[in-house]
Amino acid sequence: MQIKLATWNINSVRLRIDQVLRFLKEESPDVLGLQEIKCETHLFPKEPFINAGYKYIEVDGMKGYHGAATVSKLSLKRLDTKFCPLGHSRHVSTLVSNKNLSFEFHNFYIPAGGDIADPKENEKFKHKLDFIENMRTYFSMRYKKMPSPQVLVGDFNIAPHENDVWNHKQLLKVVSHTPIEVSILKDLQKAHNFIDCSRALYNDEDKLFSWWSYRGRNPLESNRGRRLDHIWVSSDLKNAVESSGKQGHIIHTPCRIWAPKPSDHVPITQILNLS
DNA sequence: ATGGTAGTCGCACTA
Repeated sequence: MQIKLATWNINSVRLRIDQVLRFLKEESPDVLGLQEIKCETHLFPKEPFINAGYKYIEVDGMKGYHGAATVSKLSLKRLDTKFCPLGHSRHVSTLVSNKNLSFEFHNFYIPAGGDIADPKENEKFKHKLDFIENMRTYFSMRYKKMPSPQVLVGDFNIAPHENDVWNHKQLLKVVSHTPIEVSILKDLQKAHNFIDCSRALYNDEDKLFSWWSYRGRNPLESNRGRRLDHIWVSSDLKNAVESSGKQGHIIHTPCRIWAPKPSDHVPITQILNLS
């Protein structure tokens, strides 16, 4: 059997509900992690998702900023997690299951980290590093107790690889691609042998972007993008990812210009081939 | 080197 996962930083779920519904109709993922929903939990527009077949909904929202939500065709059970040192709404952890399978789906919106890549000078950058450190601690604990398959998705706000940015040299000092945050993200990845699906399925030489700034007129033509959005899986899902092949992993680039007011991020989908 | 845009709690903040 196949499971289709998706992640998308939507930058206001209420403003772009029609775009989300269109994406769900066209791609039919089983589980979708949304970030930057920008609404309080009780204001999340549940009805349109339920009507589209996504009746399992878990939301972590706050006023104005941030926020994450996971919507699913398969049953979701909320897991009690805490990653954000400041208590922001930035993650939803769930156990996804049906009669044949179960896996954990962790949906993250890692802090962007401000402009200065120094935790002593910039508390937002410190917050970003601390958030990732909390992720590492959590998965250390979790792995000892419960070796169920894990999926980590979301806007990680880090482009770890040289070809995850349009110009490696020029972005080395730009938060999202600085050595210190890349190294901390890689520590988390290595500590648990998480597989970064985009890089597992594409060549290192391929430029891969999931985000293009709003500050610029023709984002896809100038193509100054970064790969800030990720789908990671635990090593027990390695074969499920690799056997689905390159066509099983899609970065939906056209969504950056498919509608008058798009998100600055595009969705990513990943098929798990569990047969 | 700077500034550019977008969204919300809209004249300030986050990204």
